[in-house]
This record gives sequence, structure tokens and C-alpha cells, in this order.
Amino acid sequence: MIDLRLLRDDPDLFRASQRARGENESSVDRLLSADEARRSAVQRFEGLRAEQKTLGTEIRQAKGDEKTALLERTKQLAAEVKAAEAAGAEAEDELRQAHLAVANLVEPDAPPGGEDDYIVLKEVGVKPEIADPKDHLALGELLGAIDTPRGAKVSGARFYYLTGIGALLENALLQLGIQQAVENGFIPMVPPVLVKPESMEGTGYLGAHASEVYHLPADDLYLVGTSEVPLAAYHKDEILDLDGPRRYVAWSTCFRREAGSYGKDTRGIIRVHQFNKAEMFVFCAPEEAQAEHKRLLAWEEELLGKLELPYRVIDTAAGDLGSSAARKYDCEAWLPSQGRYREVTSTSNCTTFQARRLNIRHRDAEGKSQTVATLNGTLATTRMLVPLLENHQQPDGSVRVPKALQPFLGGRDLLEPIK
RNA sequence: GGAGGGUUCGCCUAGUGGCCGAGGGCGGCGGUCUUGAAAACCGCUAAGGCAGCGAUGUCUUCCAGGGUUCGAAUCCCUGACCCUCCGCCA
Repeated sequence: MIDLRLLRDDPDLFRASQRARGENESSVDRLLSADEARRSAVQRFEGLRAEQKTLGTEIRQAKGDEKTALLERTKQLAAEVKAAEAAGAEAEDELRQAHLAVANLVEPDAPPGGEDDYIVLKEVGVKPEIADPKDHLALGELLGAIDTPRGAKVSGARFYYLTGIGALLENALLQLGIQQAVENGFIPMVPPVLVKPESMEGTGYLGAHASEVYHLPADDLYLVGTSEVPLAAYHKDEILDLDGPRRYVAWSTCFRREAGSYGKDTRGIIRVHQFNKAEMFVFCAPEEAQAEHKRLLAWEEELLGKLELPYRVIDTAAGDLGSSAARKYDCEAWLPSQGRYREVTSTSNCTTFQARRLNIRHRDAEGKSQTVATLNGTLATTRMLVPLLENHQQPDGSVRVPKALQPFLGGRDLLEPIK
């Protein structure tokens, strides 16, 4: 949710932001009038309620006819108060709906435009020269690392088994990520992956992404598509004592329905219903959010460096931002088999948008409570196996293990085809 | 799945219809005293909305939602969550 005070002061700021996203700016005006309507409803209710309270004390002391007269008056007043309260609740409700409908204020420097209007900030590393590269699935099958037919047999399309060295490799990757984060002061977490509707709503995933989310109707719980959800909700309704950014790194399984992606990335494990991820999540003072965002990006890059992968960093265009994000950077790793870069990490600065929904605050320098900023970023994820296998493949189908991963694989430096 | 108990201000707790947004203890902050500290004593110590330049005023919130009443932390109904016991259990 956006800051209503800022909206009152400068509605054009939000209209411009909505335009940059390619969204309707009428939602801003709807919110403005809902805000106006609520304020007048609240004032009417409060006036009546104050009178009711005053008369209430007078009745206690009154006697005889005087008391009868007062009771007569207050009875009528009680009905008015009730009506005003109902009107207030209705106005409140409309305000909330209108409030939820407005996306976060985009950072002014974010590139305008849609999905294809990203800006490439940099390219890092050297793309390997591989004649006739095998793709990750072919390599995974040679190594006995990935089994998609049996994934489909047991669970359906877009499910897979990681087997043997594949299972070990994923584990190594996530451990490397978590180790790096912990060394940098992150608090490691294993969060729940089933959450209540309010937690899902708080992070904004029941809006435009509702059809992407698995729901368990018998219990009214949702399977999270990212541990961002349980991490953000972790401090719901709390006032934090922050001395610098509060950083968490969570290991979790993620579940995505991938509705509407029929025919896209059907081969291998690029787009799947279930995967694992080490996710960074930060609560910090709003003033620090931009700098922290850069740091999250740097940590993502550091990990890709350790994996010795060629990648580029893109600055996502406003129209391609999630509704909670003010700015988003993606790291895309090079895929030799496709001859292009594919997203492997994504870091978003949600400023105070998420925290306002979840009611998470901290004490500022003057001791006043203030909404915090939240940020998230991918560290390591199952999908990274794809560039890892492809970029480090050898002509015979074996795969070189980057130095940083070797300690997590019992020192192995080469994965060889089984038979 | 069944039976019972519980949910009040950071924590513990008092409070069974108006004097309660709410008392006490602990903790925290400030002060007196002290060379310094401790102890003792004194004071302050929930969040949020609205109006106002401000001082301030006003309203909401005692798990949530409904109800009774002129008036609800307090009475009634529904629900959520927690605890204990029994049953079941990959």
C-alpha cells in the first residue's frame, strides 16, 4: 500500500508512476476520493460518539424527570451513532479496496516501458566457446542428475527428480549461498511454506498473481511461490528495534502453478512447479533501502562469480515490475544451448509498500514509529543448475565443478557421465 | 476427532456494566542521592486515525466479528489462536 499522506500532498507523482507502469491512473483518483469520503465519515462518527459519551456520564448523575429526558435523547443518539459507525466502516472498506488497487511508486530512475524495455547495466564473465553445446537436460541425463520422465509419471508435467549427483549439486549450491549470506551477517531461516491467506495477501501475491498460487481449500492455506512470503510476514504487526538492516536468508521449497505458460520452457527444469531457493530478505529504514538494494545485487553477483558463470545484470522496466516493487534488478546467466541470457536471480526494493500492508514499523532516530522498507533477492536456486551444467560442460559430456562448490561436493572437481 | 482451560498496555498480572484506555509488579527511560556504581526514592513509559502551524483536542483499539444496553474489558452469540487431558497416527 502506498503512503496516503504523500498521495494527498502530491497525487501527480502517483499518476506519473501508474503511467510508467502502463497502468490506469484512474485508480489514483478513486483512492483520493475514497480517502476524502472516509475522513468526513470518520469526523461525523466521532462527533456523535463524543456527544454520546458526555451524555452517558450525565445520565449516571441525573435523577427523575431529568434522567428520563436524557434517556430519551440518548436512545435516539445511539441509533445515530450506530448508523454513522456503519457508514464509517463502509467508507473504510472502500478506502482499503482502492488502496490495494494502487501499485507501489516506481523509482524515478527505473526505465520506462514494458517487459522488453529493460536496460542492460553490465555483462560479466566470458561466454565459453562450446562447439555444439548440449543443453542442461541432455547433460543432466548423461550424469544421472535429472529424471524428468519419472517426474511426469509421478506428479505430471513440469515435475522432475534430481537424482544422484543432481541432488548433491543442488544441495551444494544452496549451501554455498547460505554460507555466503551467513558470513555477511544474515540470519538463516527455514520458514513454513504453507501460509494463511492474510500472509499471502500481505505480500501482494493474491492480486495479479492469484492464479499462479497453489491453494489448499480443505485448510484454506496457500503454498508459497517464494519464501519472501513467510519472511515478510514474519514481523507482521511488529515494531522492530533496528540497528542497521535486519537481514534474513531462508532455505525453502517454492511452488508455482505456472498457469498460462503452456508451451514455454517445457524441456528440462527451467520452468517447474516445485524448486528450492535460498532467498535474501531485508527489513531496513526507508532511507537505507536504495543502498541496501545495491548491496543485495552485489551479493547475488558475488555468488554468480563463485559459480564462474557469465551473466548480465538488467534494470527491469517499470511496466514489468511486480505491484510491490519500486525497482528490480535481475541477473541473467548465459545459456550456451539457447545462445541467450536467462533469469536466475531477481532483487526487488519494495520500499514501504509491503511493510505498510503488513504493519511492520521501527523506531526512527526520534523514537517515533515509522514504516520499514523491505527488500528481497534470490541467492541460489534450482534453476542455477541449468547454466552451471551448460557453461561448465566438456566435449565428452562431463561437467567441471567450480572451485567454490567443490568443498560442498566432497572435493569433487569433475562430474562424469554414468556409463 | 472428543473434553476442559485460556487470550488485558514490552513481560507478568488486577479488573464481572458507568469512577477503566485500564490499577499493580517487572523491564525500559529521565531525575535525586553518590567520587562512580548499586540500593532507595521521585517522575515518565501502548499503537493508530482525524482536526490544528502548534500547544492541544477528539475518536478507535482490553484476540476477532456480531448482539444486548442510554452506556461493555466486564453480559450473550459466533469464530480464530494457545494450553491441558483422552483418542487416532505415515
